[in-house]
Amino acid sequence: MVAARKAVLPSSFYDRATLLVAQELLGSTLVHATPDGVAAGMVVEAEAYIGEDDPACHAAPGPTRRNHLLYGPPGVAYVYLNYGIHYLVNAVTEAEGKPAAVLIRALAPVRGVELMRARRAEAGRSVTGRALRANSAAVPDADLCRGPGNLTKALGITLAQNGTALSSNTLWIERGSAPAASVAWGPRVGIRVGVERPWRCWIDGHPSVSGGRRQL
DNA sequence: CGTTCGATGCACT
DNA sequence: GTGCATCGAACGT
Repeated sequence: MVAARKAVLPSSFYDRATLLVAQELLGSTLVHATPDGVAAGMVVEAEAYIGEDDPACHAAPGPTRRNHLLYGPPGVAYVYLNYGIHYLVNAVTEAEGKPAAVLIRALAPVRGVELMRARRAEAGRSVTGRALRANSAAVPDADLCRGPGNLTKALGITLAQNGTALSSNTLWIERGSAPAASVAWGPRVGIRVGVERPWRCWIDGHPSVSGGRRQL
């Protein structure tokens, strides 16, 4: 069974100003097809990381082995492991040679909810390493892909997808849109530098938006 | 309610 | 050796 691939965003979509790409990704659908099945979610929260001048961007130190994909052609997935625990997925934007990307921070589950639930429950241990509670049934659907680490786990995205074109047969994004009136912008969350740049956007009031932990 | 803090692996200095 | 674009359990009000 092959998933229907309708209106897949082409690489030219990403070859534009990163803030514009971030906003237009809201309402689109990220799809990951694996042998286990298809899981998909609508983007409801994203953050822009733009250039070596952005202290929070991975390109801030200049080109390295880790971040070189940011300098490459737009429309590919940049995945990396942070805190040794969570994978984060970005869409590389802007022309080749200009390092920038959009971090996908939260999705609203669209397809493969049971698969997402199974993936969230697996990997055994809780994050703290303590014994598992028998609570795995309690996660609401809206929370399955809430947060950048959670969504990669729910979709089964790992370093194996690093560098994959976002118009590939296994990983892609389908065009969609969010009502302009529902889009909100504010400071990025979860970072220690570059907090002053209001480069995070989300669908206001959507239950799957993470919003980060510490609001102020 | 609120805030703190441990787990965890890899890139980088 | 240090520091993260995180998460959620475990505390303290």
